Amino acid sequence: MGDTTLRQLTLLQLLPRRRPGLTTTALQARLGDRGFAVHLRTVQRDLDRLSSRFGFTCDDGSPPRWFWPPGAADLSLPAQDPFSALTWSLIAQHLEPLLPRSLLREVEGQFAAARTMLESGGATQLKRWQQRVRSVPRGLPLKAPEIDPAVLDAVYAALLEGRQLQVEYQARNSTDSKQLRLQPLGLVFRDHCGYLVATANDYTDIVQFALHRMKAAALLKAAVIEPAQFSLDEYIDAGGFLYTQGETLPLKLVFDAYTAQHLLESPVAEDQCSEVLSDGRIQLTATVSDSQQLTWWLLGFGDKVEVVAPQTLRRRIAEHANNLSQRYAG
Amino acid sequence: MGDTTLRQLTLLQLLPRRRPGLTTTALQARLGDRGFAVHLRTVQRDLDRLSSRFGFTCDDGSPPRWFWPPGAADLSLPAQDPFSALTWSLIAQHLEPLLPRSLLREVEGQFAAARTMLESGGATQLKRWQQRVRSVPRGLPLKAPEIDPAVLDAVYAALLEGRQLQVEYQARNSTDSKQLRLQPLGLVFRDHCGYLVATANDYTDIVQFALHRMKAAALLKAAVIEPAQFSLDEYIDAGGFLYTQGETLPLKLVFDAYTAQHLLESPVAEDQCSEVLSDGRIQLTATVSDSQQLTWWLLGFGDKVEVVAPQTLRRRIAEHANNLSQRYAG
DNA sequence: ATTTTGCGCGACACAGCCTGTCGCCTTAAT
DNA sequence: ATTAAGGCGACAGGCTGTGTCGCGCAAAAT
Repeated sequence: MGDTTLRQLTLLQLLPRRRPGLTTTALQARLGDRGFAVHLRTVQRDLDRLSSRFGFTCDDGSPPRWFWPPGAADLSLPAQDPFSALTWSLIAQHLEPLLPRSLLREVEGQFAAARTMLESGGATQLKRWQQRVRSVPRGLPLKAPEIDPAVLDAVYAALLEGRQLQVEYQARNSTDSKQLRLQPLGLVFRDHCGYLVATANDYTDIVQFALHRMKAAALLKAAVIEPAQFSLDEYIDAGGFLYTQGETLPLKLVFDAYTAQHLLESPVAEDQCSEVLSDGRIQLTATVSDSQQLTWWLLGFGDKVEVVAPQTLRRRIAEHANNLSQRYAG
Repeated sequence: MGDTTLRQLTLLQLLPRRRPGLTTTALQARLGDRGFAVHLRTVQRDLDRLSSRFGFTCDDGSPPRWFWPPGAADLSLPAQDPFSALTWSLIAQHLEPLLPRSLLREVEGQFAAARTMLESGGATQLKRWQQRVRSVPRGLPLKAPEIDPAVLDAVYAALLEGRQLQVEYQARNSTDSKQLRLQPLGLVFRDHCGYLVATANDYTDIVQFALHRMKAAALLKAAVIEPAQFSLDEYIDAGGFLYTQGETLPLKLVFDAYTAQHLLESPVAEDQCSEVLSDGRIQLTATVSDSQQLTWWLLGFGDKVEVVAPQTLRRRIAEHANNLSQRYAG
């Protein structure tokens, strides 16, 4: 029957991705849970045989614990094909400047598999593909601050297991770091910076702690004590990340004909409409929610856009413009 | 031996991800290439047994062709663990508003696997995770224009196989579409729009064709005729995507104390330095290359930043400011 | 229309592998 | 020192996986 193959495959899936691994006894138990009642000896034999073929190992403790070494050949079913590999290659290019290396490390295997796929077509294919697909980033390529992999591990573990976290944190405007006991409530990535939303020590106010400013982090045994009815979404919406999704605005903008082209292709809202004015410029109406991003986005166009309505927004932009021109006039 | 398991796993990998599948004979041949010399009957038996367990199928032609149905359970080795699943969940959130659905479809399996992983810990875990990790997008969430999956397939195939492409293209400023014969040279994603870089019909100039404006696309048999020494990177650098990486500028900026905080965390360049001025504002120096993005980025800060040097850039920003304030003054 | 070829599929038999079992030994814990 | 856990070699037997053959169907070739 196919039982053997299926069991061995299950065993491969059961193998954890990092230290410390699992003992044969633990693996046997889990196989049992999945309906493969099999003797310990069989598990040992499977492990022995499969390890040489698939490149996983055990530490040399006693009893030994088995795990996949970092960077073990990544294999997926269904396998990568050229199409999906192309897409992964695009995604990798897109993500690479945006995410901290520690995060990318977790998913590197997938990208590596895609690369292998594209290379496998022969040397010419490889060069062809490295050179023929590009992702051009939208914004200015800022440098993502590095996050200590050990810190990331601890933060992940704390969140997943709902436990408290002891961190050595270097506050934004001080050179020395201090020890904090955190109650992790959520994890938010904004741009390329990761923030742990948490309360500290015995305070009750909710604060953000940038991952890249944690010098060290250790998991505590105590369970997280959460404020009643905490909701991460509400926290974010309440302005926790300068991402105020305020009330919706009926927007009316007038663009350069040239600049407007982009907007017509990727609308800012479902209800976006546009019309050509007599002077050749293009007027665009849409309903969007007010936010810091909106201001930022409008300012980015410089003199290529005029905000006609709503008045409040028009005044806000006008004020920026006045301040700016005065500053440069001096 | 472990031969059986290994062969069956290889067989699973050999199965293509989409129609038309492969016949047993073809699969037998490929297994042979990889050192598994087995009888056709064995392949048939394997396929039969594995298909029920793994959920792939064959069409009902004669001979039948085997393939993974779309959305088949994605399985990877080493398997997802909670840590990598968390990362994938973040990446999925990040990518979701940025990429066209047709692209995401290709990689959906991976995200689905991560979701399954996070859910598998029990119902409470699921809710916990859906609510505790967020990616807050950087820019204004524009709507990614949809790309016809069939078009994407054809474009991918043309690029991978180096063949010409017949497309029905709706030009930017016209309502009717026309037939074009393209020589695909490269694929570029800028923001969330995909562009095929190509020459059309018998012209020799290199043009961009937005994927979402292709109403239909068909692969031709003829091979691509490339301009001599074409290089996608050179094309992009030459300004093909308003992404001019011009000469490098020694930048000197003065920020609001508050606004500068962000910059200090994720520097714009390796050599970025900052110092606090007597009036409390923060001066930042860095070497960056001149580009459209730079201007856009600087303008986005509005009156929160003053460009001190270089002069050319200062003038450029000042001009924007003047134009703007005049426009709003009227 | 007939022939021919390809191949799916059921049946059968046998080689050989996979598995359970036992025993010895090492290692860690009490 | 004693005990328990478990790694590992060895062995035997049941049973599964594999090769082989033949029939029949369907598509392609003549």
